[in-house]
Amino acid sequence: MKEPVPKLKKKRIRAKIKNPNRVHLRRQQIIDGAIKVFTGKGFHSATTKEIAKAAGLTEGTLYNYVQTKEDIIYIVYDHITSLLRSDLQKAIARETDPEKRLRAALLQNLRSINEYQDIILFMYKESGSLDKESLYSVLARETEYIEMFESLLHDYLGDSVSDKTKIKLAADLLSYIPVIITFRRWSLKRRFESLESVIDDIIDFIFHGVQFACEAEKKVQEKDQP
Amino acid sequence: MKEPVPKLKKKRIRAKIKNPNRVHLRRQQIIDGAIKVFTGKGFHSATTKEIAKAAGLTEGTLYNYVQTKEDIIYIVYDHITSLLRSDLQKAIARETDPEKRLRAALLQNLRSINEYQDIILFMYKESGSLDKESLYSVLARETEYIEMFESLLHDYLGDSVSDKTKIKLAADLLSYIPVIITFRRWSLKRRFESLESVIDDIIDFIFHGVQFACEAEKKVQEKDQP
Amino acid sequence: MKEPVPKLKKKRIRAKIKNPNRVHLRRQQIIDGAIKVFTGKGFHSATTKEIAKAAGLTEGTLYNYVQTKEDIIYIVYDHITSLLRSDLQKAIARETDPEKRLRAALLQNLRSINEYQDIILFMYKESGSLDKESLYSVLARETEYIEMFESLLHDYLGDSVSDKTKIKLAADLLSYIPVIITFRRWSLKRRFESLESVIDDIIDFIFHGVQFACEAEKKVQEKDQP
Amino acid sequence: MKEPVPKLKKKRIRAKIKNPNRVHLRRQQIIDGAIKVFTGKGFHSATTKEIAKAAGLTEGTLYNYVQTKEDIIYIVYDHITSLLRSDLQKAIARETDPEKRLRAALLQNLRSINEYQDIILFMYKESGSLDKESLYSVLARETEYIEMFESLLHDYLGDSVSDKTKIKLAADLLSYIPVIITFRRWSLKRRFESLESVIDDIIDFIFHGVQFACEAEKKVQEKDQP
DNA sequence: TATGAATGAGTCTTCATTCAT
DNA sequence: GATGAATGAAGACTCATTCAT
Repeated sequence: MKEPVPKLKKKRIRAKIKNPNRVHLRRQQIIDGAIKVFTGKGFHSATTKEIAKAAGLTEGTLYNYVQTKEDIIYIVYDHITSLLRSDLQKAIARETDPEKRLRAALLQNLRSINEYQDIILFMYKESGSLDKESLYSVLARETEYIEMFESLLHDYLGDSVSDKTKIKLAADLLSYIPVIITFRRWSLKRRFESLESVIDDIIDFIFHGVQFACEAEKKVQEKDQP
Repeated sequence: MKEPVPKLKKKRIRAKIKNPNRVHLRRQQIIDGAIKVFTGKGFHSATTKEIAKAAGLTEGTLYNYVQTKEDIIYIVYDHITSLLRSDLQKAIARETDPEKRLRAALLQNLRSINEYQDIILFMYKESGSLDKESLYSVLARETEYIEMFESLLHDYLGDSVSDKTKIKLAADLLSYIPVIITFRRWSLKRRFESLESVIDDIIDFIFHGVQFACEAEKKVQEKDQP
Repeated sequence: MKEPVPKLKKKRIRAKIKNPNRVHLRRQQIIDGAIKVFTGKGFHSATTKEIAKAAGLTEGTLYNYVQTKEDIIYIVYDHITSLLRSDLQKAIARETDPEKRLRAALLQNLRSINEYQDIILFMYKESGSLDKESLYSVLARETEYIEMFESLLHDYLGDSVSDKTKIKLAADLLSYIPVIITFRRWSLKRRFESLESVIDDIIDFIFHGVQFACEAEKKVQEKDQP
Repeated sequence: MKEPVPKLKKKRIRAKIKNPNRVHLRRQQIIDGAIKVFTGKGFHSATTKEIAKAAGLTEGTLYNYVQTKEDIIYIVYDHITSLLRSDLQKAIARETDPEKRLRAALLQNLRSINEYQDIILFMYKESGSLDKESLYSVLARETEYIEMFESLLHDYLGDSVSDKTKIKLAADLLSYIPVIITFRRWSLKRRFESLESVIDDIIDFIFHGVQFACEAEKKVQEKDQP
């Protein structure tokens, strides 16, 4: 039950610095700093000076590790999407039962979104600030993520679904719905004390929702056996 | 079954011009022009010059009807949220049966989101560009919108739900999920030919999903009647 | 004996300002200011701030009339090359005798170069700072200028020259040699008190020099008639 | 007929490195690299990083052998002017007849300019990037070079010239005119197939031109012997 | 000696806003 | 009321030079 790591066209960000360890270290600083600034004021309002400072670097040094401000937003996207995928893979690796696997995946997705809510909200909002190549790369990651849910759904619903496009749609919905936690934080917070209960309810909602894919057959069965 | 128009703290945008009709007319031009520009390139990349031009005004005239660029984004939000609410009200006014009302509301929501997808995507993304007062005003509108769904859900699920917070959550989900049409357009387009079928399936999904709110009782009932 | 004004591919410099008179006026200010700064420190060392100030404008206003710093250098080249050509045309318009016309042209060229020596030196040095389109346009002007000398030489030397490429070369030399006034100013100044006498001598030198084009025939004649 | 090497105020470029042989070696590398970069993009657009790389050095090492970027341009000028002088000296050393010596000098000058055209064009253009002391030193070299032609002209024209300032001017012209090969390369290339023929014609032109210095006497003679 | 990472002053350019006409 | 020219603060990015290793 290994999860293969698919090949993605990763955009290559050039650095002026030769030492790869140094580049890795500094880029991590940049990612951390950028996340702080980006989540606070968005991409356009963030200045490279602020980002550098938040990263513990000077402006000049920052530009030794990226070439443009767009590079910064890309490495942030790249970092977070990698994180989400590996978290998800770890979460489902522990389970074998299809339902439990799907449930674990949903839970992990909700927890990740909750944990990284600021930067994830940012990512949903600022995708328009990615250049074409970066966007392509990021969407490929996102597609992979959705396809992981598609695969889990397949194992769960099995043969009870004839129309496979419904599984595809369900996968889209599954990976999308939890983002409500970030987009409606202001609304959810007002209504609920514990986020944990909301998470449980959302999972519940989704498990009910996905039954829509089996409807056709059920209806047929119902008609067949009056 | 009239829907009362609730009082909202509308932000007051000052104009240098006295004649209210003229202000209304010019603001409508500004809204139309701004929507064209904003959906094309976002708030920060849109210049007041471009907006003025798209509105058929000069830069100077634009500033006779708004005071800042932030005013412009606010009147756009104000306009669209009003539109969405009135469209929704019209859609449910025709129905009396609770399920039909809820279904009509969902359908209208999906259709509105589909019709105005560019500007709605913009609004989800650029809420951070609203000043505090504007944001408060916009979120109040949004809350109203969600509460309309809450009310419809209440009528539909009736007494079968004891935990009212689940209805609140369901209302949030109902109004949020259709936005997948804009956020995942790139994904949905690749997978599905007709958006109409997707809309039907999403409604199906939601109707299944909301049953989660009745689950508790059902389970209790099930336990009660073995 | 009219001098036709040939069509040149003039590069079009866009302005944000609509009023053409205003554009013309401001551009003239920019040209004057830029010449002051450019001749003092060259193109690269001149800042747009300095140019704007020397032009009596603010930086922002400067950029209402040009789009880039490169635009500024181009309009300077355009202005001076136009000036040189029209000065030359005026100078030869007064004469009909071929030798006098050629002499008048040479004298005018030397005087122009002397009068505008700073900016002409600048132009010879900074042609590399013109973008491709600008360079093409400027070289076309320069070619025209050389061709005016070619035409004058033709009338002067008449049928005594069989190899027309020699006339072309002579025209290049004629228009080029006077620039020594700018490139060797430091050297000429040390040696001569009055520049007027240098100018006369250079004309003398050139008139002797151009006889090289007739040499072949002369030699033949000499051999024929010993 | 040895040419004495005159004393020049050579600017002293300080190095951090003690070993003179190493300094000489590295400076030669720097000169070679700098010429490649400078001729390609000019002084201002060339970065020290590029120069170092073209020289086969690292940035840090480069600064062990020069102190500033201006030092680099100076050692380039110094190198090339030395080269030109020694080439010229070698060329005339072989000849004794005054006319042949002058002709050999002109030919060598034209050939040198043709051979080193890129860097010579660069030097004519970028003299403004030399600091005062460097410029003084370079102009002293140039003066020497001109004086070599002055001396040759003297031997050639001998007593037929009374006004010695004309010889000085002719020397300036002789050393200057061949540079047309670099400044009007674009024009000459378009008009002429072989540069060799152009070189011959330019020499011809100059030999005719220098006769201007004898004119006065000739005219007097002509008047004396009607 | 050689290396190459760090630095920060400096530059071009944009654009929201104002205001005289 | 409408116009559009003027403004200047702000921001992304470069690069000569230094210095610890």
